[in-house]
Amino acid sequence: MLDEVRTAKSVDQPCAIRDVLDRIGDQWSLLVLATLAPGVRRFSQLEREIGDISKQMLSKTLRRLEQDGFVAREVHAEVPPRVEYRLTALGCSFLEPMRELIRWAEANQAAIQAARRGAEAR
Amino acid sequence: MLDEVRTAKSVDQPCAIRDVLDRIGDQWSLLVLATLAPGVRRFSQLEREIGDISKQMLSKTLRRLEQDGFVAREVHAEVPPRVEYRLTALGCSFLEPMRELIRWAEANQAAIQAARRGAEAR
DNA sequence: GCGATCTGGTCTATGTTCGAGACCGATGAC
DNA sequence: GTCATCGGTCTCGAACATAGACCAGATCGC
Repeated sequence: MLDEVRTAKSVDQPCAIRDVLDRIGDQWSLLVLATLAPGVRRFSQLEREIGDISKQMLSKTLRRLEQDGFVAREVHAEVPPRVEYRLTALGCSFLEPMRELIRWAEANQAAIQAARRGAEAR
Repeated sequence: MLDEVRTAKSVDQPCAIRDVLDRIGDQWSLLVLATLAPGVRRFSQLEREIGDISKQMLSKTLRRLEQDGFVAREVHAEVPPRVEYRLTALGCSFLEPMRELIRWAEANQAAIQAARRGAEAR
């Protein structure tokens, strides 16, 4: 399977994981998805909960996630405006394998930090 | 568990998955790891197999992966120089949950592309 | 001897992306 | 009148990525 990660350049069908990671593998996408996991959120709510994301990146990230079908955006014509974001079925299903990765990250965080400390000591 | 992704900003211990994704979630790291999965590779071999990575980014990516303990680097004092890279145990174990994600990506690629086409049609 | 070639990088110039923060328009609270 | 709320967009400088030139040191063909 990993072969497909490597050999996709010559194939018509672009490599799935490269494609997926190009989108969600950035600084913010995963964080936004995780923040949406518990339920519906408004724009400024996401902004506050994530904390260190700029409006611009939040906006851009949400739009990309929406385009890729991970989140749904619902605008209520009110003043002040109310815009709600929620995970789609695709978005939810994505979080399943992601949870595995998070579990791995938590289990191996210490090892990584140890390696990092060892590297800088060297 | 996903809560920890969101609430880590206030915690002393940095959020594991944010930390991990900051490192391997970039354009190239996963690709390098996948290319190293079958076994030992030399620098220029990685360059050729990946194809569209610049030497600079390959160099930088490998150094970071080495610092984090995902790959091991072995220099042979020969001329021309020979430098070999291989996955460490940590690197191998990381590929396990990653495989899940790749599987998901392959299974849902069509859905994502459909969403994307739908979005641009709109 | 003389140049070309191989290797694993680094350096530089250029282009792309990112974050901080100003700004917007309509409305309600004071 | 004035300020805050909301979901963004715009602009600016800074950070980062990319392509490609360049390097040393030995070996090869001639």
